[in-house]
Amino acid sequence: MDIGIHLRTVRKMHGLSQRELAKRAGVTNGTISLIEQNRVSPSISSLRKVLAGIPMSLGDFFTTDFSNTTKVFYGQDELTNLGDRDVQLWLVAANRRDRSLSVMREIYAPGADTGDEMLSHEGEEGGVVVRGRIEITVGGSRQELGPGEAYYFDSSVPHRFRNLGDEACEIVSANSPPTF
Amino acid sequence: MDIGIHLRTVRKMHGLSQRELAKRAGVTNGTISLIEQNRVSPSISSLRKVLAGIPMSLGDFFTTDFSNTTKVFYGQDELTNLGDRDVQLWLVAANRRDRSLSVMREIYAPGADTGDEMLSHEGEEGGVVVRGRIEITVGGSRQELGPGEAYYFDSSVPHRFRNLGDEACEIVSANSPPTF
DNA sequence: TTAAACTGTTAAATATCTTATACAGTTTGC
DNA sequence: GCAAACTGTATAAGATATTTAACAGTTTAA
Repeated sequence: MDIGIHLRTVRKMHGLSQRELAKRAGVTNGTISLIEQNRVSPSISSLRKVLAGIPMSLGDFFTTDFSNTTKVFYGQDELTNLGDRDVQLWLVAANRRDRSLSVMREIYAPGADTGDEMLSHEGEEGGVVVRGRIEITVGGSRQELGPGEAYYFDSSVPHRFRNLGDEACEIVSANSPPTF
Repeated sequence: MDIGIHLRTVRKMHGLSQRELAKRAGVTNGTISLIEQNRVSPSISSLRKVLAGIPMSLGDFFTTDFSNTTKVFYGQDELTNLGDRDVQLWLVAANRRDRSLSVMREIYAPGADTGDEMLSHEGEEGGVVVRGRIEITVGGSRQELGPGEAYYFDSSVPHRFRNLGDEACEIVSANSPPTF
């Protein structure tokens, strides 16, 4: 395993610059630059600090495989979990490089909310509600969707997802270019 | 996680001295001593070398938990695999410290052989064949056992296990004091 | 076009880790 | 008892990693 390239991949998957990660991790940006170039072999303590800034455990770091494969089918356990407690987020084919699409399985716990600092990013995204209900706000429009209903919008328009019910809501979504 | 104590535990679980591991790993015994005392935080490259001498991957090292717990029940996936391709070996309660017993589930592939350099170690051991057949040689005695049959002997007497059939053989065994 | 804020890289100084070597204690076998 | 072979530890010298500080290129917004 190539530590440097792997760290670079992990960092970029989380949308962080070397300096931003360095600040969160409590190391200097130069350290991260040197590690990613494999010009040094970091000490466990500093790699641990760096990963804490992502955040990711050493175990996850050394067991996650982003190497490009020709894998086509993925079991539930083979999806990469990127979310938190309230919003679970499984990325399909996370290991594949240069994807043009991020396809995700998302589960919003009751009360889950992506926040009132509305999301906004490059590209377009769409999805279908599989289970439960979810309130989606896109720009000035707001709508509550249920199973079988769907959405599609320009990601640069500020948007927000909220589960107002008391049942988990499952969505299958996709965006391009890939957020992750 | 305490890297030093963890490495020491892993090393001892595999019955290696600091010097023996150092030789296999291509580092000096002093390095291992310092790491185990947490007086240094090893570089990834040297930790990788050290683990290669065990052998164990960085991923396994950082995901294996030997911390003492009060765990009582273990699923199949919660057993610690210590064997190789031919002789699979799952240790029960590997995480528990100061066990007085090693209980194991072992599966011998067809043709598997613990080798003609007969095993010999401190303590006593016994087991029951669960599936398949296995030839066991203990000292001057040799016997082929099948399902429901069992063995028990003094581990210091040289012994050998061979699966002569073309079906895998599964054994549940125990030894004391613990080999692992 | 420009400045400001960002991106990643680099060289020298500093801090840390690894080795070489020695030490003291324990175990093994005669 | 004794020597030989082992155990883990400690220290100074050498090798390597990390920081500091500067550099050049890109992006953003006025």
